[in-house]
Amino acid sequence: VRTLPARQDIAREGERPDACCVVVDGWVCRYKLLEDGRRQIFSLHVPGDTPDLQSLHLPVLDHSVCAITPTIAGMIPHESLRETIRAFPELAELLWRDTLVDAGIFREWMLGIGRRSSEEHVAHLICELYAKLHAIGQASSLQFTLPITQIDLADIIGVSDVHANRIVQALRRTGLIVWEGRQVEIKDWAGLKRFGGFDQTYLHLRA
Amino acid sequence: VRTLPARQDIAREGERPDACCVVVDGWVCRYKLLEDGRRQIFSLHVPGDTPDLQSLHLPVLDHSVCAITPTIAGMIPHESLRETIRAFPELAELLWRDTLVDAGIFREWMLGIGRRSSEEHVAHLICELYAKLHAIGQASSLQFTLPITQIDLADIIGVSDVHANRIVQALRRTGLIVWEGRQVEIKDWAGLKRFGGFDQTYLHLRA
DNA sequence: CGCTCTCTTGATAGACTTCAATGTTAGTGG
DNA sequence: CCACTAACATTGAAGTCTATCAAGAGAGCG
Repeated sequence: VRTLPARQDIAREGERPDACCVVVDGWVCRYKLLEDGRRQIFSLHVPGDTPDLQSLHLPVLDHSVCAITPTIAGMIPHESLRETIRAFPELAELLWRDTLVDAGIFREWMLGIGRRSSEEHVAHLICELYAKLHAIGQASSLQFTLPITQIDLADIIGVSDVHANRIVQALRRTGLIVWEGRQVEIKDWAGLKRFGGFDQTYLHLRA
Repeated sequence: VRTLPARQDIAREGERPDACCVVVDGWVCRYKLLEDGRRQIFSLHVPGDTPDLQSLHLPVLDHSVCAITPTIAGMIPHESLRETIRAFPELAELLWRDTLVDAGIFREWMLGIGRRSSEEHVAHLICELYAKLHAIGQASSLQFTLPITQIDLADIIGVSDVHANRIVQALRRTGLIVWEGRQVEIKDWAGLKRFGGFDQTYLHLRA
């Protein structure tokens, strides 16, 4: 188990990890950088997620993993994981499925970055996070804690931080959400879903 | 085995396929649509690729698969695939790995859509396709056939078709590539890689 | 208290979309 | 062989979206 302060990398692009991490507490993201510092975040992870399962089969990490909040991460050595899979072969299928859902979310995010307007994209993101948190019992009554800065948000939706701020303000003005500090409250779930074009099929949640 | 004309869907979002497809001949893409018709393409596939392996574990398809050129596709029933995996358990790991590389390419494309300039993005795409085709012996001497229209290109990089045309023209003017009709020739591989910020680590090619 | 990080605002420049029109090419049927 | 059509590529102009630069306000922290 590793305890990390906010904004600290858990693993870096180019490394050859010998363990997968499980988020025990806190929020984690994965990102890539361009040479001049431009950053794209392509996933957010909450407790229970395994952000870098792929390192089990892809030796070199092609992206970085970073703690957004102070985080407790469980590190599972690849060797233990492989042993456990040998003992319980059904587990491999579950883990494989987990990485497939991960990829499904990537696809939806590509659609968001490439084809949704910035406002639709943020609305969609809020819907996605609420749906995920709700599914694991971490959110109810249409509100949740979203511990990312507007700079993080900008790097998620692929715009500048100044513009991200204006998008958030525009969304507030719609009245669909209240987003103050690190708290988000959805005022009109049906309206937000319609506005963001949200359909949770791609999350592949099971009953 | 199915034979498909160009522009025909092989599978559609929302379906529950009972087979995975292998591209035998032709080019295939995967995409998602928004309600108003905006389209995002998030992968291109060449012969030998298995574009929808994930359907083995995710029953409902969250995107569509489409033939770009006239295509021959091998359909492998999930049941046969599962049997084969039971007989040769090492196969599961290889297929899993394949889906992980797929996701790695998604990540790189997200970086491209979100953070690269359009010109860098197209240059990067050319590098990626050449690297992939070269790795499977489908391209040599820095040229290859790229059977996509500029409309497809626009839906890959997330811009309008008019703008995609202007980006291609700008790229031609750099002299790094010659792209006429369906033929692409890389005139300066090192220069194109530098311009597009291409580093093939994310393709996870093995010697 | 001073520092840093984040959020916010305004102004200006640049990137990109949209609309509209035209050129080009390949295929189709007479 | 030619007229006709459809798909694709290209161009220009106008307008919208987004980035960049610059500055200031507020909150948290040592």
